[in-house]
Amino acid sequence: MAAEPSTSTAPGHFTLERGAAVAPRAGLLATGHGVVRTPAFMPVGTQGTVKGLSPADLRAAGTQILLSNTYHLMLRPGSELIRSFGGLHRFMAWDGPILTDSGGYQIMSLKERVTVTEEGVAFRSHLDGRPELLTPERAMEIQADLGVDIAVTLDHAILLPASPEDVRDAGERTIRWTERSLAHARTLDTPTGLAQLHFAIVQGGGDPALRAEMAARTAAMACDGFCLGGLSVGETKEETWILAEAATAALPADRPRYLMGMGTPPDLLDGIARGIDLFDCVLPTRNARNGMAFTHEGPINIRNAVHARDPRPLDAECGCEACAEFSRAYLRHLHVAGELLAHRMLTLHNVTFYQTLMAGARAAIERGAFDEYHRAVTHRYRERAAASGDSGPADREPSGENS
RNA sequence: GGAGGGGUUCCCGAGCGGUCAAAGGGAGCAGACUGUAAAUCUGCCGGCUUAGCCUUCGAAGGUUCGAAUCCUUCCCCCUCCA
Repeated sequence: MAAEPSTSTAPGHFTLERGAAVAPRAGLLATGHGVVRTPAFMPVGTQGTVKGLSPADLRAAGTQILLSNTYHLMLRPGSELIRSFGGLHRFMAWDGPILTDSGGYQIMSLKERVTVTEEGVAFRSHLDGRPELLTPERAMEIQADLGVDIAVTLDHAILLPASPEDVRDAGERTIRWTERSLAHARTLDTPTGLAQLHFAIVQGGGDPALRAEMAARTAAMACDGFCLGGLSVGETKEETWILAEAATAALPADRPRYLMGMGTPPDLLDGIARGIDLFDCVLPTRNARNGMAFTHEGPINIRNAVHARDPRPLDAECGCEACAEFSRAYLRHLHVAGELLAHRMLTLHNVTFYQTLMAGARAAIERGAFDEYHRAVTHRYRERAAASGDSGPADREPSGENS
C-alpha cells in the first residue's frame, strides 16, 4: 500500500487503539509490508510455505502475517539463494509481513543433535548430518538475507522440567545472545531495503520471578517487540499463564508481545485476555493434515465414522472454500483415501477458523466486549469437546506427571 | 483323464506337533499432536462374567497327553500334461 508517510505506518511503529497498558488490547503494528492489526495469529510456514496453501489461499483465509523459520531455510535452500531472489517475500510470492523464528526452538526439540556453547549452537543438519554452527550473529544475518519484516533474536530454550541452575544458565545466555543479536542486526541490510523489526525472546523457565527478571532486563534493550518463549513445553496450562503474566507485567505496554507457539483456540483468547498481541502455532495446519478440523462447536476428527454420511459442512458458520463447497462425508472420504485435497481443504478451513476467531476477538475488544466473547467461545468449545467423547481430546484437566 | 500346488481370523499372507487366538501387511475403529526433521505417531482389531474360559485355521473322521500343523475321505481352487 502506498500510504502517506506517517508515524503509524513507519515500520516498527506500534499503535495501541484500545487497552493501552491493560489487557486485552487491540493495536496496529506497522511493518515494511503493511500494517498488522493485533491481536493476530501467524500461520506457520516453516519452509517458506504454509503446507498445502498458496499465498492466495492464505489471503482468502484472512491471514495478515506469516511465520517462517531461520533454521530450516538456512539449511535449504540457503539464505544466500533467497537473498538472490530479492528476499523471502519475492521467493515465495507472499507480499504481506513475515516474521521468522530464530532457530532457538530447534535447540530444544533436537536436543540430542546440538551442543550449546557461549559462541552459539553447534548442530548437525537433519538433512544430511553436516555440522553447522548457528550463532546469534549468524541468525540475524540469515534473517536479514531473507528480508523478513520481523527478525527474532536467537535464544536458548530448554525443556521443562530443568534444574534451577540450568534454567538460570539458559536465561542468562539468552540475555547475552539477545544483546549480541540486536547489536549485530543494526549493522545488516536487507535485500528489499525495507526496515526490519527486531523482536527479543524472554526466557526464564518455570520460575515466575526469573521470568519477570528476564522480561525486565530484556525490556531495557532496544528491540521492537518481545517474544515469550519456552512456554507450553510440558508445564500445566495454569503454570503457563502464571509465567506469561509474570513476564508481561514486567514489559512496557507500548511494544508488542508475541507468545511463541501457542495454541488452541481457547489458548489464543486466554492469551489475548492477558495482553498478548501475536501468536503462532502449528496446530491448525499440522492437525489439519492429521484429520482434525476446528469448528465453532469444538474440534472434530474428520476420520471418525460418524461423519461418513454427514452432508453438512465442517462448520456451518464458516465461509471458507471447504465449508462452502464440500460435505463432511466428502472431506472424510478424501482424507481416508489419502487425497491431497483433504489436506489442503482442512488446512484452509483451520486457518480460516483461526483468523475468524482473531478477527472476532479484535472486534470484541474494539467494542469493549471481549470478556463476553472470550467466555462464549471458550464455553462452546469446551462443551463440545467434553460432549464428543468420554474424554474430550482437547482441554482436559492439566495433567500431572501421572494418574 | 494324468501330474503337481493350494484352501489360515474382514482381505492379502506367515506358521507346518506344544511357548498359537495364530507373525507381518492392508482395511476398519479410536486417540495424540501447541516458536513443524510430522500427509506423522500411538492403541485396539474372534467372543466372554478377560491373570481364566469358550469358539476359530475348507468339511468330516482319525492318530496323539496335546493338531492350523500328522493320517484318511470328501468339497472347492490354481498350474502343467493329454
